[in-house]
Amino acid sequence: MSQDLPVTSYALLGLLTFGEPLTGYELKQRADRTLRFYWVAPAMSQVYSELNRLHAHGLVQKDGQGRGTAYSLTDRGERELKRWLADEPPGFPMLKHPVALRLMLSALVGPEATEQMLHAHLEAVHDERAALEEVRRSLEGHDGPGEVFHYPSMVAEWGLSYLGNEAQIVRDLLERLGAERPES
Amino acid sequence: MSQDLPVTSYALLGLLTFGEPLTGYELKQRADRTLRFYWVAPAMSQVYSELNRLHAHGLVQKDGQGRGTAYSLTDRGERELKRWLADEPPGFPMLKHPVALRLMLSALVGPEATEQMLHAHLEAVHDERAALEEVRRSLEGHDGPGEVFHYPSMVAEWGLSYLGNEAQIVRDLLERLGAERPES
DNA sequence: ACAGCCATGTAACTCGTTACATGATTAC
DNA sequence: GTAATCATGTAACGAGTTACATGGCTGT
Repeated sequence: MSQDLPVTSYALLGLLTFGEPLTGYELKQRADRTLRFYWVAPAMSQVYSELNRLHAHGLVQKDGQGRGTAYSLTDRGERELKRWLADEPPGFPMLKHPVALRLMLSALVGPEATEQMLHAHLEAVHDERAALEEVRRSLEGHDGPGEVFHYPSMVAEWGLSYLGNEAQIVRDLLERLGAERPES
Repeated sequence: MSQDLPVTSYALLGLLTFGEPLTGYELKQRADRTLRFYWVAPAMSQVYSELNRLHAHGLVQKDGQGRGTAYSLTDRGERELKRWLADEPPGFPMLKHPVALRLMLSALVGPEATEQMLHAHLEAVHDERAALEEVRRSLEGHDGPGEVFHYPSMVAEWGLSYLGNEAQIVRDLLERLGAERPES
């Protein structure tokens, strides 16, 4: 029946399984706040077109009252989401790491520029970590076994672990680069 | 002058800065072997079209003898690569993690399926790690300061650290899930 | 001789982005 | 009243994928 949709569609559909119906605008905010750490933050325009597609497939319904059009899962949507989770193999994570890419080429720019880049990255990692820690805190109180945010809290911790490790390895690399520098 | 190319173009261009000229086919192999760990493994057809574009921009030249057409950096290409490294800010890494995404939705499938997924992921991480360790080993002997693979070896270690941490956090999550399960 | 790898592309398509456009509501 | 935020789209484009097509060379 319904051909497999892109993963991002299921991701957005999944965001509708928590709590109340959301407008496209709110859904975008959720994605920016949480989904972006382990998937993507789709553009506003894509959120709306995905919602239209999900609606065309009967996976979401428009709950039309209030400010704007709020969307919620249909029974069909929930079934399809479960089917997808059960049937489709996840595949391996994909990391697009522009800093690592540039580090590979650092011979072309020299150690000073490299260290500067790594310092800047380290700061960015800290900021990102702070943002995710706030998300993690916001889930407290509903993160016990059987509660709504049980699994989401695990995902948040996964992300925190990733960012913590990222900070650590960058610090290690910086130390190593510093040690290699000739005394001046 | 030359508008900024996509990052993947510079990544492929960068692979040509090590050692001898490469054919499109060989370049694809390099990308599959190394670049895929922190950027992407572009499709065969994309490698060829990127090479054509780079050639059209005068950033690579065809070294036509031997089996097939080998490509190497031009002076212009090296200058452009350096310019790009110096001028364009790297941006933050993007992680697309289908396992984390599914973990977020695990309430829909229950703990058994979740544990199974995490076990499978853990194995995949081990395989990936083994592949990257082999790459790391292949760089030994040329990874000292000032040598060709100095920076690439750092990138490999970065990746190994990432995969090691990934394995650890998944083991922790599995333990946590196991502890939550009612005695049966 | 046949399988498998080396080698190079074209065509069709989809995902996702940026830019553009519009208007309503809310806060100050 | 005017700026910011809420709200929803369309259009054009580009990056990257899969499927298709072709042919030479190599080992057995």
